[in-house]
Amino acid sequence: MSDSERKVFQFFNEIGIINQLATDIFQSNMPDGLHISHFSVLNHLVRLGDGVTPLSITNAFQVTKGTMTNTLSVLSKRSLVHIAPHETDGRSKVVFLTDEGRAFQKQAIESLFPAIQQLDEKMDWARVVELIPELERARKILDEDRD
Amino acid sequence: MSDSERKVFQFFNEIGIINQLATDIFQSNMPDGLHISHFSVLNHLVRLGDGVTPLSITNAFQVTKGTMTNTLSVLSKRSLVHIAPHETDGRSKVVFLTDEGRAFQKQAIESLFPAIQQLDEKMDWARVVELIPELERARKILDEDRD
DNA sequence: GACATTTAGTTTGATATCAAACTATATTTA
DNA sequence: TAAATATAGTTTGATATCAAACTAAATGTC
Repeated sequence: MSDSERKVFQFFNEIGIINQLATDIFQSNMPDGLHISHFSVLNHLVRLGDGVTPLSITNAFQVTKGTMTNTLSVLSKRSLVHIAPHETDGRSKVVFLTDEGRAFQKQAIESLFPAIQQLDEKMDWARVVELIPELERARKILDEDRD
Repeated sequence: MSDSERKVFQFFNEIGIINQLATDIFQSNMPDGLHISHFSVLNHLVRLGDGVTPLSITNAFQVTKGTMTNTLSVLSKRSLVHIAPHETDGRSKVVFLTDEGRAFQKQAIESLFPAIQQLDEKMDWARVVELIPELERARKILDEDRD
């Protein structure tokens, strides 16, 4: 294995570890025993707008359709989203946030602040934030590259 | 939400997406239908040495003991590791790589090269690699911070 | 030395996820 | 327009993971 290949592995390894640590922090701060996947969908709907199809959410998160069926059914059972038939396409559906769903998203974000605050004292966010553009670039290439 | 808080979320978001894309690439190149978790344990044993306890591996990967019991039992069933009683501690065990285990790790790494090669044409690894030290720093702080 | 506590690993029950088969509706083609 | 193909979503069966209860051995305390 060449030196540059080793570095590539090292890069993905660091990414993986950071992701796991961050995921743990996020997960342990999720209210009502919900999973990050549920929060992520709500967050997606808040930020990019609701009234979209399950398939569009599926594509945004790169999960299987079956996974999204399951995620949305949990959100629906908890009345965090409302799922209606699609107006013009009989095969499809449309997902809306409920008031509870919006409230949950807000609450979840707020409940993360203490953890971030705590990290803030140790971490030099200014330097970390500088990495974002390069990470974005890498992400876009990886993203394009998948079939 | 303040601007800097937004950036923190954005940072973790990019990390999460890159992780997922990279995980998908890795997973789809795993031989014999094994999971990344299995490869990771073998890789850990190759790099840091075998003859260690399940608990030490558990700690290295930050998973539950039950998860590691399951992972090791899969590896053991496939004869990729050999698990022996601990010499001096009756509660404990010791995990060794088998020849097949070493071969599998090598093969798995080699099977990843084409995918990385393909990425190589598009991605400026030199710039990406420059991020590693800062990522390492962030990772260490996150790591210390967990209880 | 007996009892309490800690530690290493397993088991159990739940859930998120995946791949692949399936259903129902749209669209394309002939 | 009838038949073939594609698309949206669900279902099924498998697996990785987790949290929490459990077992057995080691260590600490009285």
